[in-house]
Amino acid sequence: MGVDERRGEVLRAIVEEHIQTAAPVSSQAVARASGLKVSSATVRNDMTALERDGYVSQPHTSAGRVPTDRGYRYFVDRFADPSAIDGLGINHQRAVSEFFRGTHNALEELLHETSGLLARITQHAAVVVGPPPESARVRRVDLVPLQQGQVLAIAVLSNGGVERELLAVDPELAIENIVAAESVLTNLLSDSTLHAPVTPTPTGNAATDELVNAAHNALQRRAEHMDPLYVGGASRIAQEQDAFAATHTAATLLELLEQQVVVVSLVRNLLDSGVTVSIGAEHRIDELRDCSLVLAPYRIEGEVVGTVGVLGPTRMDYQQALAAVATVSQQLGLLLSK
Amino acid sequence: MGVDERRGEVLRAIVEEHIQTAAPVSSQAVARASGLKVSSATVRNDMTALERDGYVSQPHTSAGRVPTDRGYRYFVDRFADPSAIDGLGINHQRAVSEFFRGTHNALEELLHETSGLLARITQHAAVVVGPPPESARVRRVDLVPLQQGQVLAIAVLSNGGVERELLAVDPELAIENIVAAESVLTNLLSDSTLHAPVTPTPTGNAATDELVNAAHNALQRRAEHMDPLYVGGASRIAQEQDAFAATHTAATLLELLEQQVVVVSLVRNLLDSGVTVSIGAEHRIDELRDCSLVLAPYRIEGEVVGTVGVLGPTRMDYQQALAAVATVSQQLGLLLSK
DNA sequence: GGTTAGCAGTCGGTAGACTTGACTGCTAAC
DNA sequence: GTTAGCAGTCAAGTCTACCGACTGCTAACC
Repeated sequence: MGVDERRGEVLRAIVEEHIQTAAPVSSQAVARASGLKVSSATVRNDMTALERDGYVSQPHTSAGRVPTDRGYRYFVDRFADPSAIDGLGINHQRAVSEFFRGTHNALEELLHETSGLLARITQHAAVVVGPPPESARVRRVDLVPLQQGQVLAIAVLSNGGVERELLAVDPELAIENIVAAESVLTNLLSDSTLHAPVTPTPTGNAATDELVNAAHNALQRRAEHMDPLYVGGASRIAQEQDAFAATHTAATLLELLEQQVVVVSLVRNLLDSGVTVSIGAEHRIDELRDCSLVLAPYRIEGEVVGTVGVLGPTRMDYQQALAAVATVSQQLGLLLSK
Repeated sequence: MGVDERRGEVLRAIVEEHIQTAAPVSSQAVARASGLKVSSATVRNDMTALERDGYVSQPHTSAGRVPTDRGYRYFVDRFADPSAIDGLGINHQRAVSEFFRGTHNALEELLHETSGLLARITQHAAVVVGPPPESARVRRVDLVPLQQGQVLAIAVLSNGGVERELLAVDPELAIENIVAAESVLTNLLSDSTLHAPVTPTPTGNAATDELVNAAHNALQRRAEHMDPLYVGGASRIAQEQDAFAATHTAATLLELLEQQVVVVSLVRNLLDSGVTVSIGAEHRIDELRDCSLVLAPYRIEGEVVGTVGVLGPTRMDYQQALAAVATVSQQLGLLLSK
């Protein structure tokens, strides 16, 4: 075994040990646990080299080593195999299958429960980004009068999602106008997306046309909103006290998740076609400096429509997170495709 | 001023001081701040009496006094006036008005945003319990075919809420049957609640009848679910580190909020017709021992349909929370009534 | 009786000195 | 290139002493 190869093994041992113990890893611990047949002194030499190259660092002079973001990165790229499902225990695999076999919910609820599932098996916070409304085709538009002067516009989408918007209308508006507008909109939008650049053809009735336009605009505006984000197991963040030393950090993180916007755009930017890992400062968001994100897209009939992910401390079990994210995304895609 | 009256003032001073400083309150501090013209020695005598009667306690021998749950209770009952809106600063009052003037969303989103508003102005976590689905009347039932063998059943309710359930159907089912079932259901349920004990009259067509029953059952089952809970500002809980000393507590709290069920039933039980305050161990839930809950029901056309509330540490600004909860619940009721 | 000043006693918190133990880095030998 | 051994460093724990912030009590006072 060459020197470089051994150093890789040393790094691997450091990362694995640190993930387990959360403490700086000493040369002795590596010599003992790594399976390498070398003395701690040799490990020490390798460690100084690894530190010089930025893979590990020392919290203070006479302490063991802690992996840096770069160290984790190397570990993930080199040793973690996303296709290896066996990072998940058999119990968790079964839990995932059962979950997807037993669920019968409309889109939004399904995605929310999926985030809960992912959080449960990884013990970290989990996020699910839903399909953007514009990725689905309109199946029907409803205009339901609720009370005098109020109409609820509903667009039912082919993926089971629903977009709604409340409209204020002339209290004197006749029911016939509403019915007429409804059928105009359904005809107009059916089998196209909410975003489609169509313009309704006037019916000749001013009241109807006005309602058609108002509802169309409202629904379009709604679909332009940020992609929907579902968060599961946010409470885990508060449990990871040791990782997010300052309680402050945990609070900031939770707030970020509540606001959604940052997380959604982060996920959007990171996502490429496969499983993605983003470690610590790699994503450029200061509040997430101590976090890693493990993401996988899910597909409906071959097309990427959303993402599932795990958000944990950089010191997380990547092997398991990768496996969890991979299986869940795959099964979710399968379920949604049919 | 009699002795009893002065003791009340001493207690009041202790509570107010403690709410501000989070530290045990000394006799000197009370003598200085209370406006009473007595020496610290007299205050000390009163304090021992208050301690004997269970209103305050000492963390350790040579420390100041901290209010007990009972002390807070006395303070709230005696000194906090829920009708006094002026616990809210003018800025917050304006924020509330503007929020309710500017919002145009469907029910669920409105309630969610309301919880965010309440959290913002009180700086604590906020909860909103929505109207139970059975309190609204059905306006329409849709059965929308999504893909082969899949139909989405939608009930649109008079309050702007929507209940959905996904149905698996015979892939060969004709569109005519779906349309027929839709109109049967709409006729059956219109202007009654989802819970109404009605049974559909058979149409004579077996496929249609089967779909009608399936959809009806699914929607009814859904409406039996727990009342919907919306949580805002959960991240504040993590910020209140000093209050919830053990980080552990914060995590447990967050989990409770995620699970919803405990909180919903708690709110249900506590609610009577007016503004309610529940302090520390008064509600019998161990995890909430260090929390207080300030609740107010909101009404639609005179009838109580839901609740808004603030969840904070027992050491919270009750004056402000009461005012916030009162104004928000009132305005929310007004908006929903028309 | 209620109120006050004064004093002794209690206890938490902080600062400093010291010890221990877990590391590393270096060097010299293998 | 590897190893053993040794000196050096530093965090964390323990012990001490001390200060400051309280209270409780008592005796005097109004």
